[in-house]
Amino acid sequence: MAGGNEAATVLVVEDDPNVVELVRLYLERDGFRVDTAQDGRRGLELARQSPPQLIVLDLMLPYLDGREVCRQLRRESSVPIIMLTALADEADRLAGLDQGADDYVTKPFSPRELAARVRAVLRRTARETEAGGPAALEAGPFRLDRQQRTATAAGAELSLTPTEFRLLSLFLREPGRTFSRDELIDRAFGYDFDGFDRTVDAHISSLRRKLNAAPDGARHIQTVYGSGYRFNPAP
Amino acid sequence: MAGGNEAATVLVVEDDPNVVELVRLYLERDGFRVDTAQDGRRGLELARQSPPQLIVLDLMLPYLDGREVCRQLRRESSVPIIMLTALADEADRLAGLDQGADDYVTKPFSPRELAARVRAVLRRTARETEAGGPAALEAGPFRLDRQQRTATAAGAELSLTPTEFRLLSLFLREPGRTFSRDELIDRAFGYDFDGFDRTVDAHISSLRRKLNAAPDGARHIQTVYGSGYRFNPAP
DNA sequence: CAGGTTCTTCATAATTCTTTCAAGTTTTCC
DNA sequence: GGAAAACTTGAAAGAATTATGAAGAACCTG
Repeated sequence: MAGGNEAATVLVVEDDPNVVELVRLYLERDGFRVDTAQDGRRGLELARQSPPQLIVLDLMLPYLDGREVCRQLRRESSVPIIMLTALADEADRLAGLDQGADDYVTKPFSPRELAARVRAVLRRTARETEAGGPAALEAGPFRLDRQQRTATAAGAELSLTPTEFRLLSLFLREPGRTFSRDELIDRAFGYDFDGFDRTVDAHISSLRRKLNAAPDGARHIQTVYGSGYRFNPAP
Repeated sequence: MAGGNEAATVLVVEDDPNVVELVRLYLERDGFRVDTAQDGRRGLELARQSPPQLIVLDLMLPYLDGREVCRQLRRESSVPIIMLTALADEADRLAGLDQGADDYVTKPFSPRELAARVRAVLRRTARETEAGGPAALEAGPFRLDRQQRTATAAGAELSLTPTEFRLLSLFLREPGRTFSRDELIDRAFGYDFDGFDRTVDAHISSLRRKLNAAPDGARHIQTVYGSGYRFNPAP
């Protein structure tokens, strides 16, 4: 619960400019930085490029439905999402939460209420993040910041694909532990991965190439014949 | 490992025939055998008579609530359960998991997603089941962690092959006990091993070489002439 | 839609492990 | 002591597992 010394960024994805401005007004007055996007596609882009601490997401959006945006985001991150919609319909509500939204506000809403919910959700997730895996990991020469999605080896930046990043993240969380391929699949490739074992090898192979090329990065990922792979901080 | 060796049976307990058929379609296409029950009582019966590898369980059921079914099942077995429900409420979700469900899918759900979760849960539970007994063993200077798949002698890491690892694991579980070759074959080689006794000797030999080379590791594995081998924590 | 990146799969090569064999060595027991 | 039975271990064939480059599919981005 460290005080919010840094200005948290909230991304507002909403097509009605009036609503956007109203929301911006209140959130900024609360000390948040506010990014905006007018449609689902752009929202998704922005969320990927400069990950906000929270997203306010309209359900009805041009190009890409809010529900779909939510679903996609959930695949790649656990950023908190508050859904915004004119439909107070139960079905919509369910659909929204089902897709993984953290909270839900119906239009017309009072901007003060929305601001309050944003604060509430951030408080909640701040707690959970602290309890769950830490945002920053370190082992051997590697450092990895899951918040910023950056990884470095002895200070030098590593350019990793999303899967490689998740793999390294797993390894750093439990150095020395051997992970079976099944386990890696479950925890680094989405639960809906339906492919086969050798795919893991391919990703490990390219992750290795990148690590080996990095300063002090050589031979950290070891093969455990018949079992899987493990990360060794000091090979 | 993820290879579909045996057709696993999934029991679907759900009162809506449409949902049942949809689920059956997808699961069968994934190579599962599917049993079904329309109400909680029947579901419980079926689960007892012909235990499935996994149960998909609706929360709202005639006669016997899904929650109750889950609780009862948990008393008598650890079969994986995926809960299915219209209520996306956080409290309900927690209650479901609390009752011992392994995963949770809210309606309306995509059948593909359900199938994916079934696969994921089965992968996960297969992993956990596969090794009985405690995860970490210790005797004499040796320590062996089956979870991490690491073995050490007086702190120094041992690099063991899968068979050697299983052998040492066996020995450490019952120090001082003499194992016959037949027993070692049954428990450390596949049950379908049909080779001959000298093979055991060869593995013991190379395991010995590694242990003897380790600090404080010498002469722990002793030959019991005419009977087999035994592990002596303090030779 | 084009251009780029990432993911998955496949084929082949390389590596590691298991089993067998055979030539010694040790143990048992008369 | 000597013979038979049991064990040890290095070497080699054979099996299994892993490494990796390349091709194409899928996906993202502008």
